[in-house]
Amino acid sequence: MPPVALIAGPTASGKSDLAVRLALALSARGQDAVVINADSAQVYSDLAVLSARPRMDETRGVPHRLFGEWDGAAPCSAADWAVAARREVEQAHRRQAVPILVGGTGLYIRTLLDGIAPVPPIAPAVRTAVRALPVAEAHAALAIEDPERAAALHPADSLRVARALEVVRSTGRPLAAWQTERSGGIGHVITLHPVVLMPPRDWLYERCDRRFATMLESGAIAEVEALLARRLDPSLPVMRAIGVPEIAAYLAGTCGRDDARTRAQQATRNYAKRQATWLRHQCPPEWPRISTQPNDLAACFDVLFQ
RNA sequence: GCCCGGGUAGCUCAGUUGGUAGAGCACAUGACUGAAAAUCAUGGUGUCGGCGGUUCGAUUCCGUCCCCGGGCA
Repeated sequence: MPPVALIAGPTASGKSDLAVRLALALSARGQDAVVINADSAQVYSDLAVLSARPRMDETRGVPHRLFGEWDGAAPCSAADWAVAARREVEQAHRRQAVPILVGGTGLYIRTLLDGIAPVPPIAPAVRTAVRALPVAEAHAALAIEDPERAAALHPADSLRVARALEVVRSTGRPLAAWQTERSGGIGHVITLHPVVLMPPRDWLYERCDRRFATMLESGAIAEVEALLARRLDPSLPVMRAIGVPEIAAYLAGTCGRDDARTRAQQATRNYAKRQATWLRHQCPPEWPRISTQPNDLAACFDVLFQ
């Protein structure tokens, strides 16, 4: 069975291009490969430009999977993605092809490899009720219903507080009980060749800025117009993707184009920083880190091919 | 030239009835188990425009100069 390659890195680090070049290098050796997306925004069909999804000409004939396969109206959870990714990996292996996972969403990758607590789906009514609560109230409720988790979480951490609360309420078991178990991971049945891109901060930030400016010139505005026309729930992940709120504000006349650009560039840089922190500390220490600029690919190839 | 307003952190600004200062953002660091491009936490940021004066002590009061707005000529 072929190994699984993994290229993890922050946004704008050049990982998609690296994945294609790796696939081409493999095929030159007579080895087929498939690029599988591990990015939580590139998953949505509504976000081609803004998520920097590889264009047809950039894929250079290499098969790409899980890009733009979710409709923006249907949120894709880490577990949802992992189920699909697992299927793609199996399918590639059936054809003796090397799956190349590329992405910056650490939680997705971790879920695929290590599995996740088998919490059943939350009752929609419970979810709606819990998410409507102000954080303070939700935390107070959690302190009663799941004191252990409440103590572990910062009271202002709205999302985690809500998650913990909806889990106890919907399943009758605290999150920690569920988390003693993990299911669905494929890490133990595959041979993983991972690489973590950790480019210099200055270089990365500059690329973040340049990238968003280019998006604005390449249809990002029309993309947001089309998305807004769908009138989706603003709390949906597609609606919160970097650049969507900023361009929406510009279209609404709330801010100027330059202002929107500056704010989205800022958001991109902040995001890149968070990803870098996640990847540095959450990825297993034995995964090789490449801190040279990914333009120089030799080091990455060495690690991935070894 | 005159009048008014302003010059405090990288940015936008608050403040000190005289005891050398603080918010947001940026930045840095970190957390992360099912919407993660999310959600949070922690932490420095400084000749308080320059020079004089008064004072035990001035970023604060006074004088003067410089710079930036706006107005009048």
